[in-house]
Amino acid sequence: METIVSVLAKETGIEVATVENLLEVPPKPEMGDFAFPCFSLAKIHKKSPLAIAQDLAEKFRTELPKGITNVDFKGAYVNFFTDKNLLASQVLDKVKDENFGSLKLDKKKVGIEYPAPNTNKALHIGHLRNMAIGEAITKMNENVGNEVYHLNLFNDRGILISKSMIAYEKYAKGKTSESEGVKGDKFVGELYTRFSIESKENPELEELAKEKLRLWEAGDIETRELWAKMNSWAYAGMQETFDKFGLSKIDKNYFESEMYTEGKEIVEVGLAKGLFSKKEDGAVFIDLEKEKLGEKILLRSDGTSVYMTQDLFLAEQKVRDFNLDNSYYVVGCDQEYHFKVLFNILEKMGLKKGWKHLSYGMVSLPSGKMKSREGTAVSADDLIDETQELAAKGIRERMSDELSDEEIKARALKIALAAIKYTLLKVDIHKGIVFNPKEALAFEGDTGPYLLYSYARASSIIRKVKSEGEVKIIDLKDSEIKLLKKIDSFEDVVKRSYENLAPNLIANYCFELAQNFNEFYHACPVMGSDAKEFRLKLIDGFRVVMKKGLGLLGIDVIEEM
RNA sequence: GCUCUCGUAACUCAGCCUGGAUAGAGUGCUUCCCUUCUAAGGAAGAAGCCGCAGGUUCAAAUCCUGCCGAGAGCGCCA
Repeated sequence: METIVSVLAKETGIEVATVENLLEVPPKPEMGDFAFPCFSLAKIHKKSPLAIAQDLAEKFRTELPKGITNVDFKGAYVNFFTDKNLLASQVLDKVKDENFGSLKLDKKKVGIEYPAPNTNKALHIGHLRNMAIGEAITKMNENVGNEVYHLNLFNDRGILISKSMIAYEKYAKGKTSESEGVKGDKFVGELYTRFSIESKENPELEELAKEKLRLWEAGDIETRELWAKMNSWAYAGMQETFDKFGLSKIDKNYFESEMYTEGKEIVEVGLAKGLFSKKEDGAVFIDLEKEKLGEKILLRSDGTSVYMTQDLFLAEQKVRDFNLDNSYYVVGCDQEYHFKVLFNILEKMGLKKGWKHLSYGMVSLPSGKMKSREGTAVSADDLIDETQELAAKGIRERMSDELSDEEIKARALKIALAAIKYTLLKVDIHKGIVFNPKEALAFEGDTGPYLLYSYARASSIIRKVKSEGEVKIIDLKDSEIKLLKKIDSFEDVVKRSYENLAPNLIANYCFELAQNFNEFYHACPVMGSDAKEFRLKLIDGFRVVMKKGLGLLGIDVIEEM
């Protein structure tokens, strides 16, 4: 490719970098492997771009550049055909390395905050999207050389958990998560929902909750004990879900209860620097009118800190704890304003880091918005369990050998998680997702299981067909060339998805890769073929890339399904 | 009212960053393919004012402006 670029540059008088930029891939492979558009030359040469294309094509055809087997023109494009055997041997060479696709692009310390749940309710599908994104971004960062710290914040205090506490005292006193045989976070979450329902009839409950919060803040022993107990149930339950989902190790948990009074020193510094101002009643605020963000309160008139103050504190704390270069937050798009203000203040305070809010669209249901308050949120556990059961049913219907229940369950879980994670990651993270259970539970077409299936088929061939003899590349078929080109483009996708922090690019790539493989699978039998050795190597290459790609999405492959 | 995000086939979405050749998938629908490596698969077909209107350009789904529609946000809540 390098040679053709320089030859083109010399021939057209355009700079090498510009030529590289202009080159593109034709819409159909039979048109060529890459093309040079001549529109921009028309003005310079005062000739029609079509004529220029023709001239160039003829010139190149008389003396074919290295690695080029044919040159043609169509409209204003000069189309080049590359040597496919050369491509094949280059690709096989690349994928020999198990680390194909791991790039050394950066060397930063990156902190990623997710999933940061509230402890008053069980995890729902919104959290699953959060975790899927967090995991993918983590893997993508590690893959290019960054050191990633997984940071989590438990929103473990405030009016919400106080409501659950009131409901506990009123309707569940003496019961425990264990005694009821209910998963801890679910147990607490149901109390929260109960509170919301009951308080509609009995508005005085709201007052009780506020009183509970005051008692908590005053350090009332009984209140603190109940609070600690309920949170411990929530943590235990959530940890179970984290583990099942495959959440990577959390390097540090932060607790809102331990920092809700913090951040005042930062406010003092900001005041001294003249960044913040004081109102008549003593409240401190920052004027962000210029940035179109309005006025933001940082300290209440009674001197207590607000959410923003705490987050300023936590932001600095995290940077201190891990010496971070970049600090990312995986949080829903409903917090965009908050993070804009937060980062703006941090920058003004002189803390210039790679702050980023990885803002994702809300997950809603066909029936509308999910509300934990009304108990309409799709439970993360239920979704995983149901999908797993469905996958297990599929395995039982298909399996040829006897499998232990344990093996079936383990495979079914991987298939279920692939289905769920892929559904959540294949869409642009900014877009809202309408979660349709029927589609999420589908295992055919553009789904996670389709990807796993392709991989398992490839593995099956490797298991069954023995390699013997030399690799010979002869007479490549279209489906083989397509697959080779797709594999060859993997590193570009890895790079682009990292630069844009867009996991969906990898997800889409994996799907196309699987499609290309399945086409090849049907068109090119391995057993008994003259190209057997080459195809085995190609299949191996496909497996390396698919495994790597799915790994970046936090999805495990399985060898059989 | 203001700010941000989104609007592509009946449905769900790629493509937009970095403008180029007849706009791609999946689902659903109509056919066909399991005596060779897993049919959770493959092949073929029907299905598009790329929200609308302007602008920039040799060239716009892609860039810019306005409008319409959907979602989110605009607390001394978290």
